[in-house]
Amino acid sequence: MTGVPELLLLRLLSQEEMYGYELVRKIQLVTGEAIKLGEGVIYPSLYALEKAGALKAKRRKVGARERVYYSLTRKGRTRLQKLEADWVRIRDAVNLAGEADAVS
Amino acid sequence: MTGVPELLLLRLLSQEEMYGYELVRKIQLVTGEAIKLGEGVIYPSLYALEKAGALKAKRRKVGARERVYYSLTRKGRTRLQKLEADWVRIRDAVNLAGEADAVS
DNA sequence: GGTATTTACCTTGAACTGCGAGGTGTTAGC
DNA sequence: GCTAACACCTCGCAGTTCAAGGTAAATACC
Repeated sequence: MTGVPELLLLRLLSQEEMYGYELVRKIQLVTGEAIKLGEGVIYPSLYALEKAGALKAKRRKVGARERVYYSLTRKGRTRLQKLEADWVRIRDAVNLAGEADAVS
Repeated sequence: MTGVPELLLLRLLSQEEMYGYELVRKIQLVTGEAIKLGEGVIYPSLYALEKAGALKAKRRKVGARERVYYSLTRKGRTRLQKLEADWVRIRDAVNLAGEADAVS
C-alpha cells in the first residue's frame, strides 16, 4: 500500500551509493530505530530494483572483502519522485481522514 | 507494514456504526479520493476484525433490505489506539528519514 | 411495463509485500 | 584460537491488498 521500504532505499541511495549491509543499519539510524528492515527485506528489494533498472550495482573490493555498491539510475530518480508523491498522498489522506473523523 | 485500511475502518467505526458498502464510499470521501478501498478489501477486513473481537455486527432491516452494521468493542478501541500509535511512528520516521537524507 | 443503475451483500484466486531464520565466508579484537 | 562484527545471500511462510466476479433487491428512467 505505501511502499515505505522501497522509498527509504531510493532516498538514501539518491544521496550517495551504499551497500546492502550498510543500508540496513542506516535505515535504523535515520528513522530513530522506529523502522528496522532486516536483510531479508533489503537484499531482495535491491535485486528487484536493479532488475527494474532503477539501480545499478558496482562490485568493489575493500581490502579482500567485497561490497556491492548501489546507486540510482535516471529511471531510479523518476521512480523515487513517484514514490515520494505517493507517500505524501497517502500520508495526507490518512491525516485528513483522522481530522474529518474527529470533527464529524 | 502500516495497516492503513484497518486503521481507517476502526477510526470511522469508532465514531458511528456503519455498514460495509457505506464504508467503501465514506473512505473515498474523507480521504478526498486519495484512498479507494474496494469491497474486496472492506468485507474480508470486517470479518477478520469481528472474528478477532474488535467489532460487533448487528443485522438490521431497512425497508426490505438488510444491512450489517458494525461498531467497535472495547477490544476494538484498544486496537485502534495501538494502530494510531503505529501509524504516527511510521509516519514520523519516514518524514525524519527524508529530512536527515536531504541534509546529509 | 421494462430496463438500467444503484444499493448491498459476499467470495475467490492471485499478486505482492514483508520478514524471520537460516546459511556462507571474512575480518578484527582479545 | 575464539568470538563478534561484517557482508553477502536465500528460502518459505504469513499477511495484505486487490480485481473481478456473482446474487438480489430497490430505485430511476423511459
